[in-house]
This record gives sequence, C-alpha cells and structure tokens, in this order.
Amino acid sequence: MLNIVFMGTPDFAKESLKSIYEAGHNILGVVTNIDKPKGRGMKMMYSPVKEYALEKSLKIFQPEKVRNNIEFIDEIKKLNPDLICVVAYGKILPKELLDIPKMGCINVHGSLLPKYRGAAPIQWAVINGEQKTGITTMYMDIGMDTGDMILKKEVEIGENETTGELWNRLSKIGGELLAETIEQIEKGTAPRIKQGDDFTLAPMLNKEMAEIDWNNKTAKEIKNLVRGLNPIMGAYTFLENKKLKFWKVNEINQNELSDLFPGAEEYAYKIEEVIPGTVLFSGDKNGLFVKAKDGIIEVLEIQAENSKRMNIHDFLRGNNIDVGKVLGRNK
RNA sequence: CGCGGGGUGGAGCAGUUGGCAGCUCGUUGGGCUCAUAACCCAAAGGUCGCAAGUUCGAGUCUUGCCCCCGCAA
Repeated sequence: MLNIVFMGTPDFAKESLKSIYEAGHNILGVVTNIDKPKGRGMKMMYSPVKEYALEKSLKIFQPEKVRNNIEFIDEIKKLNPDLICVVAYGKILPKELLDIPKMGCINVHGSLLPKYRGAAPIQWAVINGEQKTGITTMYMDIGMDTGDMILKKEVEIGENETTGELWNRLSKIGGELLAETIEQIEKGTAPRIKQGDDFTLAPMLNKEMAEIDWNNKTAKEIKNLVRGLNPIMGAYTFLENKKLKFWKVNEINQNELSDLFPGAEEYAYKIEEVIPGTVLFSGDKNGLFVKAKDGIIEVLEIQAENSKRMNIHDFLRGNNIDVGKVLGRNK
C-alpha cells in the first residue's frame, strides 16, 4: 500500500478518492478547493471531495492558492507521500509540488489523450459529436495535460447521451482506472507513454458558445450542443428577446416530419423557403419543431426565463409559441 | 444582508383601475366517425402558500412568515 496525497474538488474527483480509499491505500491528506459560497443565498458549501474526506476523517487541506505558497508546499513535503493523485483539482500545480513525491504525481483525465487536453474534455467530446472518448491516467508535468500517459480506457458515447450522464460514467471508470494505475506503479509495471503531437484542446466553456447558431449549425450539431451542455449550462436561443433554454432535443428529417404530420409534405416546399430558426409546428400534443440549417429540431425539454425545466408538452400548455415565429436574437 | 422570478382546480398558465374565479390540456360520462393524440356535447374538480390588516367587498392593496425556482459563483 502506498502513502498518497489526493487532490481534487468536484464529484468527478470524489469517485477517484473513494476508489483509492477503498483499495486500502494510506491517504495522508486530501487537498481540495476552499469552501465557496454557492447556490441560492450564497451559502457556504463544501466540495464533494471535502464531504467524503470528512466522512472518512481524512486530513484536509484547503489552500487559497498553491503557487508560491511555501507553507503549503512544506506541509505536503512533510507528509512525505509516495504519490500524489490529482483529479479535477481546479488549479495548476507548480513544479515544486510535482517534484515532491518519489513516485511522481499522477492525474486522471476525462478524454483519450492527447485529444481534448484542458478543462472541459467531456463536454467538448459530446458537443463535437464524438462516438467514443475515455479516461487517460498520466504522470503530470508542468504543461496542461501534457504528461506521459500510463493507462487508457475507451468508452462509447451514446447517441443521446448527455454530458451529465457521460460524466457520471467516466467518474466511476476514472476511479477504477486510477486504482489500477496505482497498482501498476506499485508493482513497477506501469508504462510511460509519450503523447503524440496530434493533440486537441478542450478549453473552458463560455456563455457565448452556448447560444444556438441557427444559421450555421445543422440539426445534428445543435443536438450535440444541447446534450453537450446538459446539465452544465444549457444551450439557449431567444424568442422575442426572451431567453429560451433547450435541455433536450431530437433531430429529425423531412420524411420523419411527414410521418408525424400526415400532409406535411404538401408544405415541404414552404419549409425549404423558410429561414433556419423558424417554428414549423407547435402544439401541446405534438411538441415544438424548428427548422435548422439542415434538418429539423424537435424540442423535447425546455426552460423559459426565471422558470424551471419542463417537458415541451407542459410548457406549451401554458405558453403559446406561434408557428412562423423565428427563434434567435432580435427577431 | 449577491441579483431576480414565483406560489390560482391533476398539469402548464391568465387574471385588467380590488366587485359573482378563468384559459389550454388532462380526468369522467355521452355523442359522432371506417378511423385517430381527431371532432362535438356535458360533468366533476379550487382553503387563489400561511397569518394578520385596510375595505361594504381582496386572487387583486399593506405587513409578517413558510415554501419553490432562475441567474450569478
């Protein structure tokens, strides 16, 4: 069993901590981000990792910053860990810290490196419509997810899977792969594989990219954006200057539309003419259908301003959206 | 004391200057049709979050409390 310092913050990291704990390693300390006021009323909230550490009575460190924090780095040095495991900690670690453990610092990353280096690998994999992604464990270096790889595990991404669902699956797999990685390091059988040059980046998400670009995105791309941003931000558009978030949509084509609406083919030429973002059908029975650049979006779950998420049928019972209205900014 | 929205029949909402509580859907019963998540007719179902106050009269105004939600982090 190894002496390990664990660093991580969100629920994704908690699964890894749990996995190490249950594997019986000696956890010298748990480093997690400082408590932040969160949620309604700005109440102070503990990170999921801190919650777990408290539950297991592990020693907790919550430095405000790590870089140039000599006190903190000294404390970790004193613990004399064999290994430091970092999973979604939220801060970039300085070389002085990385050099502490004899066996190195290892990291669990939510993609198949060198693809999707960065803060939001899972989200981007879904947004880009990838069919597979995975978990990579690696030795950390000073770069952003550039270290030598140890183990990899591939997973398929479901056609309708959301980031949240994939996130949960990968959290567990991350924990499992971390345990296996540590085992191999302990036995001295862990490989050290250089990353190739064919890397891609998965930067933090921002608000601008969450707006649906009706003019340039196909129905498939919009669907990927919606599920990729569920449940983190939600993809949004506007209806008469009011924000409308889509949480779940489906992508259908003209033929499928005709199947749903017998007689719709007679209007096919009209649908051709109409600009993307136009509401094609709207009713609490059938739902909401919007034309995209290529294909048609069927909205399944929606959220209006200052309102909660609801399925489209409930929404349309209380809110009428007229056919012919165009979604998007300033229309 | 971070900002904001809201609590109205099962669901989603409307409710104008305070004056008999409405809409769409659902539910139940009936009808129509070759047929339908269709259509037509009828019915049931509400302490309008809680408490107090103003008033001839409050869902609608005032005050206090409870609960829910969105944004921001």
